Amino acid sequence: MKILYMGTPDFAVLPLEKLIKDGHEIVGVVTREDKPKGRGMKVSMTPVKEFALTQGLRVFQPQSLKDEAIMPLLCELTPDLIVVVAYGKLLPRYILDFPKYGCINLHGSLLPKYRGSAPIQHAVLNGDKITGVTTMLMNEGMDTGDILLKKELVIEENDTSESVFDKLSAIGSELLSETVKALADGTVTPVPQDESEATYAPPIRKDDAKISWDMSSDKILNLIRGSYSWPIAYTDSDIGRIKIYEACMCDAHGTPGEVIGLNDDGLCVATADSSISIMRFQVESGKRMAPADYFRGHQSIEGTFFK
RNA sequence: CGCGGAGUGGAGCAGCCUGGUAGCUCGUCGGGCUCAUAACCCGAAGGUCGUUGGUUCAAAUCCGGCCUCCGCAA
Repeated sequence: MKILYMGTPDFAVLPLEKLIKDGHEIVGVVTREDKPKGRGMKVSMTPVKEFALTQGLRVFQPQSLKDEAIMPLLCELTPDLIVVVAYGKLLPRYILDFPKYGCINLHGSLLPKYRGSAPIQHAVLNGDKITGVTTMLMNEGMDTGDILLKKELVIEENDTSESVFDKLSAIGSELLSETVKALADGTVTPVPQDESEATYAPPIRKDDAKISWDMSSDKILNLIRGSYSWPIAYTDSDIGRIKIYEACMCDAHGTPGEVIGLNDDGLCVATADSSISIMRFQVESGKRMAPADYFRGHQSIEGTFFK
């Protein structure tokens, strides 16, 4: 099948690789524009572009899809199917209608739950035990198309957004592969989503990762797991802003935000209902390390407050 | 040229401003104390001070280039 692939981040790399392995002809890859980013504002390619180039695929980076901007491109490539995985833009009608088999999307949640751009993080942030991937036939709304196939994934206690990303990317690739095959064989029936069950997962902002110590330990641990590996949960303290990479439950008590002290697990800090032990953290300009290591060379902050 | 911080035995840091014997806490190894110990006491090993040029009688320290890591901002 002649496929036009549209995707941008890491999550979309494995699915593309799978389609290639399945023997489909990838007539082109559409990805977001290169942008300056990171320290030094260096211009960098999207992960999908980087991979596509190693495969010798044609890469397109239109600024906009509106006003039939890529109509000439579609006419040239004549894809039978357009596959969209975390591309980052809604597709206008003229694109949706173009391919014989339509446009399908791989989404990182069990739709209609968590429509939108950050489904995986929200599942972890909310402490969900189950999530999954869904393929659907796209329409003009945001993840509102008819569902084709789904696959579930159990979120483990020690999973982070990053680890769930990796797992969903892998099983999503399989699901996408099956979906394309089923579409070609005509063995799948699109099922409309139950609108009453729909929830949304808006983009994560950096501010969302700030810890409020008057939350319960559970919620704070979910925030830490869900914010890994971006943007990373943080708190402000007497020694500057601290990023918290890993923490666990602790049963000491104190005023919320109070630094109780070092224990076997790490640095214990009081929460609303108990406390958590920070196992790995990072202060500004410092390396990521265990609190016990850090405090070998720095003054104790026992008794101070995180805020 | 977006702003800023950092690189010193295995780990975390001090020393740099005001050049002149390599320092602290921990770990490691050996010994001692102890019923015993992650505790305590004694001792030891381990560092071309990121790299490269320069200034100087003398550079971890002052000056320039480069490499690597990190915070902010995007």
